[in-house]
Amino acid sequence: MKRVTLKDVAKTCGYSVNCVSRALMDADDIATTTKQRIKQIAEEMGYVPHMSASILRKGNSNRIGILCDNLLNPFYSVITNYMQWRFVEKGYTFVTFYTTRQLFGTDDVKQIVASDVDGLICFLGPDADATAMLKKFNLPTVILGRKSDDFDSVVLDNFKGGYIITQRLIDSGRRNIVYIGENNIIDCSLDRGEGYLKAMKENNLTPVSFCAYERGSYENVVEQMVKDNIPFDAIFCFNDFGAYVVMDRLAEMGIYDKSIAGFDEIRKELRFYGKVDTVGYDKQSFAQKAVDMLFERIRRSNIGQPKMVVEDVYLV
Amino acid sequence: MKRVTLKDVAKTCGYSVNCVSRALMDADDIATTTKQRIKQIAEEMGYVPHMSASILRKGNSNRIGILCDNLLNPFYSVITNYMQWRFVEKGYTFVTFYTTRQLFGTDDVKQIVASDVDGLICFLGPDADATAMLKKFNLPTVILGRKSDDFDSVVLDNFKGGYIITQRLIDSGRRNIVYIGENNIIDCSLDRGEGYLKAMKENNLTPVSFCAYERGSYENVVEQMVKDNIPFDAIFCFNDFGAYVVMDRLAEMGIYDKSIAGFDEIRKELRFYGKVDTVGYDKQSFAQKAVDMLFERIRRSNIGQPKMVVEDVYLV
DNA sequence: TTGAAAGCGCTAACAC
DNA sequence: GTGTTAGCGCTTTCAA
Repeated sequence: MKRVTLKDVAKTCGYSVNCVSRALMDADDIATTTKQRIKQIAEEMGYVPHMSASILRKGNSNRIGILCDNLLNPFYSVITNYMQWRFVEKGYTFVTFYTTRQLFGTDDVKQIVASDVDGLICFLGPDADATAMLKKFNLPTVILGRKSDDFDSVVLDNFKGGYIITQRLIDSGRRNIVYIGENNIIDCSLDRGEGYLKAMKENNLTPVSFCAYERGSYENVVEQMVKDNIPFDAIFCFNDFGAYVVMDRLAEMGIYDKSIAGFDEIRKELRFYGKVDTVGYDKQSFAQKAVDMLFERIRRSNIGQPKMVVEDVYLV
Repeated sequence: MKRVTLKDVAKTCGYSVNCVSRALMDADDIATTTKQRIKQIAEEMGYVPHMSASILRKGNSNRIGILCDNLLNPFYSVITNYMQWRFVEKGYTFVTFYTTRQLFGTDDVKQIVASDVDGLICFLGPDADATAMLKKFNLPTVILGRKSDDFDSVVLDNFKGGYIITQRLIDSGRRNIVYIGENNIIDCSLDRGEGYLKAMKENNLTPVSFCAYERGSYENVVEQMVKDNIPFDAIFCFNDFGAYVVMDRLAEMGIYDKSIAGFDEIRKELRFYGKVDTVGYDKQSFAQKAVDMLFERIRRSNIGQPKMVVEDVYLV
């Protein structure tokens, strides 16, 4: 892995290292002809800049970290993909980090900070220590999809989403509607459950909720429900992935007469077989808001309190 | 974004920068008590190493690049996820790069090289210029899932896969079987088609093939087939994603009596609704072989010709 | 067992 | 317009 450096280019074209550097950066105080010559020679020699050296010297990397808790969740790929467009526009790159926790910790923060990112977008929230550490480093951070008191965040109107999808199930004649949440920690799962609860109560129906994380998986919940003879004619799941799993497991058991609902309208980006009722939102806008908030923080890092913006949701 | 450096730590604990560096690296020529003290102080001060500085000095990054052509394809996430375990074991991290081309080019290579990766794993092949450039840089490279004359590669037995899945469809009584390939460039799509062809010919059946890329999408192909009254009772698609799209589109048109087959057994890692006949393989082993080949190249970069290893496939 | 000094490749400040 | 110099934070000699 041998690489050409500015020094090498400088030597062969007879200019100083500095001059070559400035020429390749298109500085205005270098003669146009010189620039052209230097650029051509650099190209011919196969010069590629050492980012690490540049980062070290400049003190910033034009690189954003994205932290998620599951590389396999296509939801993250979808949102990341929307964010990516915006990053490219602004001349940034991104690196994906991955943690196995429910809330990320100081070791995650250390790894991210060590990588010299200029900012961080998180699909999950920090624990107390990580929060303190991030604040100490003053690393521009945006939490995506989770409420936060400590950092900027972009969230969905989860309560509304839970409410309207439940209302739809009720309107279509369902009465025994079960909510399967993701876990009992993250606010988005709880809020969707609250919306569900409100709709059920307003219609004098008895709410029944389960938690996929507690029971191990959506499959387990469904199996247990059937085993325990819990009456249900519809299931509202935390998200579409849960909904598809539930629908699939029910099909395996020969049960086809239930309404299944989810959240995220994931079929808009990833086409699967089968349809579920779902709650949608403008993912492009959702992603863009997060990126723009982050860039605002990067631009002026010492400004004000954390902001929270809400992306609207609608029935699909 | 203010950070603590070795110098800062050195100052507060009274040792030299060098000594602190070595202590934090657990060098054996530093007194155990000194190490403990230094480590504790570094921790208290919130020291996090600057990777860029370390990379610049050491000349290597313990970082692998992964290049794909579509952030949304969950297949890449699945394989990346398997590779990730191995990377962690070996003390490496990875960065994902993304190109919009069918074959990656020199600009992709430049971006990757600039990022100081120690090696590269590609889900797609290089064009001629990129091949030359990679060779010039002598960057350890493994191509995953595509044949290569120029670099190490790990491929599936695509011919066999196409053959056995077609044979299964025939055995189950299907006669008018259509193959929908991804495109006419990549060898894996062509090889699966060859396997399909062989099975059809052996059974004196008439092969009919389409290309999703040419027609824009799998959906388009299906629509066209129906519109043109092309007789078919089964469709073998390049992969499971194609198969699910086809099944879904057919369902939308009220057609449920066709056999749909794919490739990759993607339901093993990502559970969707609905089942398709498919060709499986040990993805863990597939991913691991690629990573291990890459590490072998990194360890001894000047050894021999490119190797190609084949991962076996089986019916699911 | 520890410290001093050099230098990785780059860019910013300043001199010419 | 171009060159000189310094230094980002780290690790690797080499010396003490």
